[in-house]
Amino acid sequence: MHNRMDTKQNMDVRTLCLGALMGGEATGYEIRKMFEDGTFSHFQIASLGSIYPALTKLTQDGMVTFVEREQENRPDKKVYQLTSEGRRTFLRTLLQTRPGEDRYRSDILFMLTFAEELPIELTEALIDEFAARHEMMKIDIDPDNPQKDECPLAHGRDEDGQPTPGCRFVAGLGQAMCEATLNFIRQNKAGLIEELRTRKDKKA
Amino acid sequence: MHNRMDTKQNMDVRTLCLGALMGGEATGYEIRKMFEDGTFSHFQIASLGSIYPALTKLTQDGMVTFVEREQENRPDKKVYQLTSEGRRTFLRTLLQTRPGEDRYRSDILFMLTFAEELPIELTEALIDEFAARHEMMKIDIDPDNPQKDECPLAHGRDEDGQPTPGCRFVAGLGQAMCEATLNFIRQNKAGLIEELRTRKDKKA
DNA sequence: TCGATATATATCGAACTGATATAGTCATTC
DNA sequence: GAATGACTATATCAGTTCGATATATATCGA
Repeated sequence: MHNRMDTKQNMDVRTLCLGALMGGEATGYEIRKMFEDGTFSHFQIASLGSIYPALTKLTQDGMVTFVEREQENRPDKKVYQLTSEGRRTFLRTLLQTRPGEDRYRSDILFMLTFAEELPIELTEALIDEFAARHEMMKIDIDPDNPQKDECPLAHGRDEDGQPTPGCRFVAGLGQAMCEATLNFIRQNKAGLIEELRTRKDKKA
Repeated sequence: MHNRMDTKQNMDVRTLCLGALMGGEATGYEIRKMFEDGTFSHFQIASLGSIYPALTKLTQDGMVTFVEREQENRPDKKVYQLTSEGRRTFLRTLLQTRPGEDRYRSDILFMLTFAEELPIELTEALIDEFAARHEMMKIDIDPDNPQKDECPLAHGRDEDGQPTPGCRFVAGLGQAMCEATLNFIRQNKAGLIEELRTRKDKKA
């Protein structure tokens, strides 16, 4: 395996897959869901186009094994599982890795930067969209009462089905950030719109 | 140019470069700085390896022009500037684009998810690192009193050198998020550590 | 019955990052 | 006084990853 030691790069998809499998067996499709809707969806990204090759590579390296499971009226599954070496390697990686920088990427905020050049209705719509997304995210994050009926993969949960302390902490942090975002918008949206309107009048 | 209309993809580097040049002329190197340390650094990403090809392409398409400027005791510069078509194209893109999803990527939060499997000192160090980074970011963001002596590029500022309302709003939002993160950590770190210790004792 | 959505794997072009090469200046440190 | 690292500046490229697409099947609602 690669030795990242004290570099500052972000985690690669192979490592992310190992982490996803720490919660138990899963298919490539289910791993993607963890990054799309599930446990990791709010702070990590991985697409199918990188997950499948990663699983192939991990199998070759002896980090995971898989059983092909036939399904009625469904395509076959490959259910992957960590090997003990895979588990050890993942934990060693966590110990040795200087975690990469957080990266936040937002088209909306980028666009809002140019608010003065935009029609005010668009600016308002962008802010509303931003708020709506965070409102949804806040609900979505809650690990305790997930209305997402039966999550197929119980990752981030211990034997009792309870979220682990780590997961709960991360989820709480995410919610706090959403809350802060929504509060800020509530308190500052009107002021921004007003200022933009004043400036536009002055120009005209 | 590409017509993204109502797709949900994130903005490509060409569009980001046009946006960077909205604030005035700049070299490729200076544009990178806007994404590394400057105006856009907290919510957009672009590396030199994509900026230079993007500028070449934009020149071919008539969106930007450049003047080669010789410097004493320094390599030559290519100072880029928007053409009126580039400016129009950028604003049209903003009007027609459904902004891509926000993406947040954090190795630290991913690692904290596995707190139960880690030595408690590491968990604590990760949280401290997370807090330190946000503390720095909070200071870094402030557009009003930038201790970063003389920003070379006055983007996000109007004729008077004041930050534009849009920039100020986005910066305020960023600070609010940092603040919320720091508050959450202050209020929940000790509890998490304690819970982890209790669990570890139970197992032993 | 048509289209949409979901399960499931696989592949590939296009885009982008991170590293490196080149080249010169400046400040610090040993 | 020499080496080291940091800064300005452009350019290129290997490797990684995304997003789209193909394939196959089933279900559900309009």
